Amino acid sequence: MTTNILMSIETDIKQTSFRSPFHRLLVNLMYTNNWLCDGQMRLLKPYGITLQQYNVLRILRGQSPNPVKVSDITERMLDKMSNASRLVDKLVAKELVMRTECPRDRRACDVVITESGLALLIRIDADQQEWERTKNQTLTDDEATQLSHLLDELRQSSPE
Amino acid sequence: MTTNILMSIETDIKQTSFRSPFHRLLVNLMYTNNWLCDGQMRLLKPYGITLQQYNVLRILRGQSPNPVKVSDITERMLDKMSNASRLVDKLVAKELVMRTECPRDRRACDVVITESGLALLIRIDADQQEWERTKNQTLTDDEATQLSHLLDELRQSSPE
DNA sequence: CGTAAATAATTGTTGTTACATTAAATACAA
DNA sequence: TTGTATTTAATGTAACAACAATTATTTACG
Repeated sequence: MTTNILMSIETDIKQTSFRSPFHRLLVNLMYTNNWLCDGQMRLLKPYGITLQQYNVLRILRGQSPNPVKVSDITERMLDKMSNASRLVDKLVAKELVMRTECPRDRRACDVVITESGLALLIRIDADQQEWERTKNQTLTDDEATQLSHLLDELRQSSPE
Repeated sequence: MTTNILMSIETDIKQTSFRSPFHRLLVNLMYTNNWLCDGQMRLLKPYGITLQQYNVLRILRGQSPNPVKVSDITERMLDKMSNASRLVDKLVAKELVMRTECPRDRRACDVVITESGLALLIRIDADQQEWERTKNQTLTDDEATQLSHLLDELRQSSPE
């Protein structure tokens, strides 16, 4: 056993025992996720957009200059919810995206990122890369891949 | 390479490429966390409490019958925020916890879980264990420990 | 002692999310 | 074609969260 000065999850949330390795993992996962989201939010705050809005912008950039339907956005969002419509509202208000009625299906909406939206993303990219770089100092690429694969496996248990 | 029918994160969110293994990990972590929280929320819904309220109750049970201060609750919550006070309000309204003025420091509050709160947790425990059991079918204890350790390492990069 | 600083909790405000409902357009079967 | 079901997005509502400001109490210390 090596000397270990790791701040483990036990220290962080002042809990000394978990029911099982799996239970410890669950708590650790939520805690780490919150830690990551906090960092992301702080990064985005100066740019006046939220994490969710940022995710929508990145989905749109991924397809740009093609339009994306609101339903497609919902499908690709990390947390599925019925608010893609209102998120798009906010982004339209900031003129970061454009929403037009889809000509082929008038129920649907075509959403496209604007030049201004793309420009904002480019400004954020530098900060984002720097942030990722600092967070990425402890894990090797192999470890990151391995961790990601374990998460994939975890989600196998019940598809829903 | 073994045959692989894993639903990987790429399939789930319909994204085919990531900037780096680390970026893929970040997205996977958020996605997996949301997947877990969704499951937990669905489990708790029939009992009329939210995930956050449940976490508060478990913190209180952990110290029961000793009281816990609101500030201690905030400290131990997975997502730190200033709403512990209002969460306690909700739990008091449901008579799952009691709040009394701390005699040693009249600024502070002693919060204790009630019999009714403990009884509710016991009812939930069975469901919770069953839920964990189903989620825990794919990872061995070793893998869970390993995953948890990798998460600890990830958080090492910058303490904040 | 008396005043300033620090601490604990609550409250106000604003924005966000979850969930259900509604409205409009489309698909499709009889 | 017509009626019914389905799909797509928007909206109403209530609960929740983030953040700042406020109140009450305790502590520090000249």
